[in-house]
Amino acid sequence: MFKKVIVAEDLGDINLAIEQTLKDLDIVNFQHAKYCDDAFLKIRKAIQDNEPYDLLISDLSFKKDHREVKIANGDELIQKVREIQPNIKIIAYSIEDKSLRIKSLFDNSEIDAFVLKGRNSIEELKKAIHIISTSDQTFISPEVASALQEKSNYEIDDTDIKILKYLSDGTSQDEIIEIFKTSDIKPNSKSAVEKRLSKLKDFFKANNTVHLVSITKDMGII
Amino acid sequence: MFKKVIVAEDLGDINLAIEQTLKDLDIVNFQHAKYCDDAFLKIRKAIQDNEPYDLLISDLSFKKDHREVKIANGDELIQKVREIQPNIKIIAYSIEDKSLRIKSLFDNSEIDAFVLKGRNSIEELKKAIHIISTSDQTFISPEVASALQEKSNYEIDDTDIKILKYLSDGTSQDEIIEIFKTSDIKPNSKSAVEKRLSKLKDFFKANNTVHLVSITKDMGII
DNA sequence: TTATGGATTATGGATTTCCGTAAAATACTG
DNA sequence: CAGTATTTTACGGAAATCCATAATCCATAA
Repeated sequence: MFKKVIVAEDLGDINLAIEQTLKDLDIVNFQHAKYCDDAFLKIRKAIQDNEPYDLLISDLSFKKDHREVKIANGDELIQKVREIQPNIKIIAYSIEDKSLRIKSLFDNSEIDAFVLKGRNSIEELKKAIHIISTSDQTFISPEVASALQEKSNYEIDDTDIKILKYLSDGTSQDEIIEIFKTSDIKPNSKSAVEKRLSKLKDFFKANNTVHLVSITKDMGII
Repeated sequence: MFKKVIVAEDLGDINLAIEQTLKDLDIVNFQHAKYCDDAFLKIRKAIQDNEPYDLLISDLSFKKDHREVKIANGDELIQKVREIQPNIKIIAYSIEDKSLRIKSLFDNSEIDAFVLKGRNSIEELKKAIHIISTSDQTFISPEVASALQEKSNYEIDDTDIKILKYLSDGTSQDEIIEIFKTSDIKPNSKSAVEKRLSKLKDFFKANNTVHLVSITKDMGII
């Protein structure tokens, strides 16, 4: 079982519940961080002190408030923690149920478990902790398990997402092309952007651009 | 202080925290409901038994699962509870920070308090309970207090929202006009719809239709 | 070098959206 | 009822997009 745990979670209520859960599991050496930045600093310090954490439980979305932060969400935190401590076990604990995001966490950040916050998620969290503490298996909440089976969206790259973001931001296609040209992004011709848009519409089964942006927003891609 | 309280909240974690909060306030007679339907039935039964609740604390968004439900979210629950028990005090406890929705809760459902879930919301919840138990004042979390000052968006009516929803659903303007004509919705000419869209774009400072849908989605209007 | 295939870019026309103006219908007022 | 104001509808040209095809570039291999 884990000896030293850190929880990154902004909601006070949920921190309370996680605290209780960890106590139930006889884990007494744990700390909270209500901001990603704080969590990262603590993890880095623990490494330097040669007393690293062996488990990170992290939420994905964090409320913005007056405080200025470097790491704005759990995805980034997880990514950065993986870099400085590759062997730490990571549980993402979130209400997020968009399959693309979940899949990306397993694929890109190699999280060990994804627990979906819900009516009985405390039990699931316990289960996840058990499984990943005793083996190298991964755990995922059954409601979203299908996310991992999704056929990979290899067709969508960074430029596509950039285009989608600009579009949802009110930029016209012509303006996007201009921006791409001035900032030296590779495909920057009118027809190249049009072709990509056409592919995206095809991929997401969107009738038109408005629909496309609406769908990708819903999916949490942009 | 309140004698009998019901909490409508699906997340197990938060239920745990609210439970603790109520105990801290020496409120021992309280019940949870993880579904809006259950909450409504309990409230109705309590009225029939002549032992009505005097406080409802309700979340706004509830996860969908296998179970089929009549009341899908907290907004509807609050509305229906107000109808059958006008004198009950209601606290909306939610992570929702869209000012339009919050304003609508105060205006249309006459909630007594809105507490924004956040890093220290437990304390705010206690404060809200105190204030509304001893007076007819309302309470709103300071982070979103500005929501009540928002100038009313009188310009946006039901038809506008319908148009926006159709648009985000991939329907073209021409198709929308067809739909309006076949279902006898008042303004159903090409130019009428165009004018409305133009007004909406003006109102929301949107550059184009894609932008407009993106903005209104973010605001929670559609 | 030349040929080949893939990716990028260019072109042009069909369709849709955008936006202003004007006509028609409706409501409101004295 | 006439006259004015407001809303709804009609029209048309400009702009943007959609979409198919053709031309160009470029790396690799014969």
